[in-house]
Amino acid sequence: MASMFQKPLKSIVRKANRYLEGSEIEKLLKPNKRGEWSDHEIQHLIELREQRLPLKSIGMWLRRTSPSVQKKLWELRDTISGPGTVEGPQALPPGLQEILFYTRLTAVWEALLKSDMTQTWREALQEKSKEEWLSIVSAGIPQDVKNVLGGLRPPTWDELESLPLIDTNDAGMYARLVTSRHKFQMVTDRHLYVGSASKYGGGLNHRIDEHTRKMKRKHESRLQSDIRKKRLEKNGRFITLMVVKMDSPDNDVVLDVRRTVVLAEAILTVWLNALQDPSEDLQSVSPWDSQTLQYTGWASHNPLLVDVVLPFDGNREM
DNA sequence: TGTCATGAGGAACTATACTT
DNA sequence: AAGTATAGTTCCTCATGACA
Repeated sequence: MASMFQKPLKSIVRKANRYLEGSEIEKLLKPNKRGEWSDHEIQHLIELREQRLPLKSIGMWLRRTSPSVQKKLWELRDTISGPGTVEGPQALPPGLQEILFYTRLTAVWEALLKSDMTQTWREALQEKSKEEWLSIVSAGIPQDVKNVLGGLRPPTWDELESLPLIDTNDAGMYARLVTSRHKFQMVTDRHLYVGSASKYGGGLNHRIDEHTRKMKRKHESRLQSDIRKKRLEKNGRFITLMVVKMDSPDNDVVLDVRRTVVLAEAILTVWLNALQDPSEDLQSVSPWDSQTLQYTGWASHNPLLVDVVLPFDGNREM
């Protein structure tokens, strides 16, 4: 709700401040409140914080100063920082985690087949059997990622952070763990961004370089500009979710790898709850209750709604 | 002239130590 | 516990100058 006022309010105040040469427009508005915070105020405060408004803006809404907003939030940190680790063992009897992994992989695949996708994708997926597709996808996923995906409860943020980034020029999938600049994080502050890379010769390394290099606004990646606009911490760590060998620049090979990687991207995006506005069916195959996730999923788009492009027709995103 | 890199200065934002 | 002052960062904007 408040987010739609965020920009106008902020920029209007800034402009007005400039126009009035620092006479502080806020003083022309209602004076700040003082005294104890009511329950209603606190609830409103939490809502605003969930939208990741700057403390200053929150202060303007609540008519409090930003340090006092900050302080109140700090006191509330235990109540509002996301779900803690869910009780229960994550380590399962040997074999069970694998069974869970394959069961879920199959379930997500089935759900994807029933969901919207482009005609080209539908045809491409028919070129191989379900078993072939799934074993190729599965082969590319490192064991520690499989363990996470096959877990009884969703991975904790720490578990995600401990997954390694593999240094490779092969194709594959990555995730970036992005947080807000706050000292304590709410679920809405922690983002798991899922993406894929399949450029021949550069693969994952190239993609990660694109995301981390210092860039002019005009050239920055979509992820970089989103991070900037959302005022998130820009040095979020990358982890590797999948690696697929890309050993030939041959068009057929590249296309095949690219399809594999993008299919895997679709699967893991759904699995990790990173698809925005998923259909009911896709939502339901995500193995964990979204209330128990310690992060907010994030992906640029539903991969199967965009056709895979060949190396020579404008593949800047790959 | 347009574009690109650089960096100074200051605004914006959060954290922390202090006061009432 | 509420509020204030200020320190520590990061980010944005704009001026400057090199280069094609």
